[in-house]
Amino acid sequence: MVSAPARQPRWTRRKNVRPSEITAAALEVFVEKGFAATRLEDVAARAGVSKGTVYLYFDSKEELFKAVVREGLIPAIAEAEKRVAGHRGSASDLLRDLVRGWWQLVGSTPYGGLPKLMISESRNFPEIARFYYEEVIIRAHRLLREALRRGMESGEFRSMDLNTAQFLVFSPFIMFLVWQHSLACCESESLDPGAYVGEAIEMVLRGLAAPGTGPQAKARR
Amino acid sequence: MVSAPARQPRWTRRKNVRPSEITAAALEVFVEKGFAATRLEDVAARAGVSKGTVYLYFDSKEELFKAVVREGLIPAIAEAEKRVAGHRGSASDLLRDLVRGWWQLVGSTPYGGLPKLMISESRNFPEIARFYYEEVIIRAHRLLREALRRGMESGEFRSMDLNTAQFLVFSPFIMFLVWQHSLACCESESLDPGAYVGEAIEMVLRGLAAPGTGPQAKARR
Amino acid sequence: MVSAPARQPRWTRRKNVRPSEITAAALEVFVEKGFAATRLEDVAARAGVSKGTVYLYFDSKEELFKAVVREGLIPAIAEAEKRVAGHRGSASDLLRDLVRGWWQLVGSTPYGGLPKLMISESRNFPEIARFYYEEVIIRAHRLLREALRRGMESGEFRSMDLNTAQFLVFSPFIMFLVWQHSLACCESESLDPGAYVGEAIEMVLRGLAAPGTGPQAKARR
Amino acid sequence: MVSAPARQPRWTRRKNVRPSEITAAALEVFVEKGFAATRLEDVAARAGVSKGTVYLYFDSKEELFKAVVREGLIPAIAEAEKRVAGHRGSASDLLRDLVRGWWQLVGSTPYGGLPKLMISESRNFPEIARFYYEEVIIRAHRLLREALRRGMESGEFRSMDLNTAQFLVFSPFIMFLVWQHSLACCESESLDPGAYVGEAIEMVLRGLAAPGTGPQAKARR
DNA sequence: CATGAATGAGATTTCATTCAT
DNA sequence: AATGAATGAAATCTCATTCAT
Repeated sequence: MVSAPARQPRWTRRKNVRPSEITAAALEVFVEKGFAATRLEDVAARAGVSKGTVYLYFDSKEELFKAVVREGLIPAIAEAEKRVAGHRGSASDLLRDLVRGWWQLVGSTPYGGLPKLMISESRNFPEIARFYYEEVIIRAHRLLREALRRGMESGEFRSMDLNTAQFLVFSPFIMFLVWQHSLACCESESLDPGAYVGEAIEMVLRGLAAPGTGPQAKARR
Repeated sequence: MVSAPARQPRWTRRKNVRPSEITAAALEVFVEKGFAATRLEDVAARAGVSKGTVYLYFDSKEELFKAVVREGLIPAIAEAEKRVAGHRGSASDLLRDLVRGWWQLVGSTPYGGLPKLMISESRNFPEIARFYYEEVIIRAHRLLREALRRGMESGEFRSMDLNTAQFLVFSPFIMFLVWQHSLACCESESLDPGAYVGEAIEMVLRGLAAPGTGPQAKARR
Repeated sequence: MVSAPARQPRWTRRKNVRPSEITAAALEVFVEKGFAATRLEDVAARAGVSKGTVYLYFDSKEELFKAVVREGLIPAIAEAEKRVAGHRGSASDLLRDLVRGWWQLVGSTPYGGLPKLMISESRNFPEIARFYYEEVIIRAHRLLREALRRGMESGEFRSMDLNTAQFLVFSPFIMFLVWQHSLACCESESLDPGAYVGEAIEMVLRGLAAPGTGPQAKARR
Repeated sequence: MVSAPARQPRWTRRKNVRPSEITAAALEVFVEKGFAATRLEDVAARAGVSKGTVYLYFDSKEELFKAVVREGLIPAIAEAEKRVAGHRGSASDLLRDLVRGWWQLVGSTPYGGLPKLMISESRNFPEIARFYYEEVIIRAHRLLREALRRGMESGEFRSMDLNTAQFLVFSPFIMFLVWQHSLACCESESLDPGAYVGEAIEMVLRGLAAPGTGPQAKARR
């Protein structure tokens, strides 16, 4: 209409960056709204592309979601597995190490929204739940049980049912993330994440410690 | 059509019973599907009434949901508040008592699905979240902090940040419920609830115990 | 806005008439546009209801289509089967009778659009094709073969492969309908349907007639 | 990357070959799926080119379709016109000849799918319908009428309305193709095409024959 | 010439809510 | 008081067409 063209291209071609721009946007929206309530159109808008472009790279909403998980959590799991395999030292240190790594790679990043997301949607999207369970949870739990087993074997931890112990160990951490991404918004004052995570691991270690050992035992000596 | 002979009413239902039949049905469906995915039609069908009848008693899906919470959790909270107010004895026993009561009134009942539900939907339904936070969570947390404060004051528990401690105390229990209502369906073998809850409270108490006291200290003596 | 209400209800309740109003509208639109290109919204509009109402009575576009066929063709087939079963007289008369009945109940009615429709969509909607084949075509062809078999047995028709003969018999009639509902719109002058159907059946009978019989034989005598 | 040594072109394709490769692929896909359901992407893939390339040679899906028809049917029509113009002998033989030619050039080739295709899409794509009608159908019908006229004039065929006769003549053949490309897929056993076509022409000739002539008359003599 | 990434309109289906009966 | 028929907005996914490279 106006005379001055100097027109910008309607779009530019960036095949290799697009997918990760889209998963990044998708992570944000999924975490904000949940899987079901996320509109692919919103994801597209946030990634700065059109609806159709999302389908160019991902066959369906489900596949997009899986891609997000794959990109964000699988590497973190793999990293943790390496830590466990390579660890020399006390089981307590190994657990501290795992928690710290998890916090850095997942908990304190946008991926920290995924646990709440999976919990929310697993009932309604069994296929996604299964994928997440097989690819993430099983491996994470195996790691924890391995660390706990070592500690019990060495006498560092008291002897307990492994599954129970494992559940007790991860609860405070996952619960924290879940809380942050759900009801925390109603709170007036909230916990400092870093401090909480530090306290939580120590509390867990006290709970695990064999009599006569553990943080408080040392303190008494 | 015909002269209506001593006609029996097609339905006889006491007005005051209806609402709770509907909330009971609603609880089930909400827990199964979540708030957003619940179809009022399913709720109506499960309550044995028609869709329109639901709107006779509840203005909207949201109001129905609030009614469910009100009916299920507020009484349990009130009950717990009474326990705390009336408790004489160690803080450990008080905590054990609270957990036991919570498990009986909430955890082991259909209402046990509510925490996961609230976590899932709070982001998308802030009004509901706020309601739940004000009516349930604040009061529950206050209870826990009171018990913890007493224990710290008496020297039974070590001195910690109250908010942190409170979060650490409820995490294993809420996380357990959340898990049962979400990803547990993917598991092959699952924990025994009663045993887990028992173990969890003891573990928490160990974690809280002041040096030289607590379960393991007693055991050592 | 204005003061005078006298407002008309937004809709009225007519459960028992609605389904057939909808199938009638659907038949029209399906015949006009084909199955794939028909928008349920158009069907709804033509039936004077909303989109949602269509789904109240029919689970899907496919089910709606099947309902149209069921309503329009199955009764006609059943009627024809009765004719064949009850017929006493020459095979030629039976065929004439069948053609006449078909023309009255199907050919000259809006259902006359269905053959073209099925031909058009069968490749892309195999489920519909199968339904139509099983419920309509098989039965129609069986009828024709039965009439032809009788004529050959009695010496009225010359002996031919039954399937071939059957195909040759229905071709001019179905082709005529198909033509009317497709390319006829390009024609400047078109055949008179009644006259065509009359000519066609006589031509078919000549083609079938055993030597020394048939229309032309009689004429010669 | 490297200095491009005597580089060979990645593709060498003669401009003039491309279009017909594309129309050949298009014919296949159009016949399989119909016009509306055909994805240009599939056509491109089957032709071994990219989607954009199709648009290099054809302005739109419609133009591509017209090109297919032009390539496949116009030459066959022209050929048939030559046969009629050059024919010396009986009208029956001329008809046999035309049918045989049509079967060889169209019926038994991939172009045999076009009649069903045109019938299916003519309502929704009037421009295509008109094109087909003007370029193909009018000419084909004119041919048939000419052959019939000669036969009636010579007394070989009985006297009938030309348009009716013409319709009756082509029906069994076009119907057969249409059937093969639509509902035949539901059949368990199907007719042998060659045999059917042979039978059909004889049947048609019997139907046309003037009394005392025609196949059965000869047979009787 | 050729490619294929990007676009965006469009259609089926679902379901909370309304309201005539 | 109870019913359930009717509504219509909303969301995923498809694909002809365009155009930067």
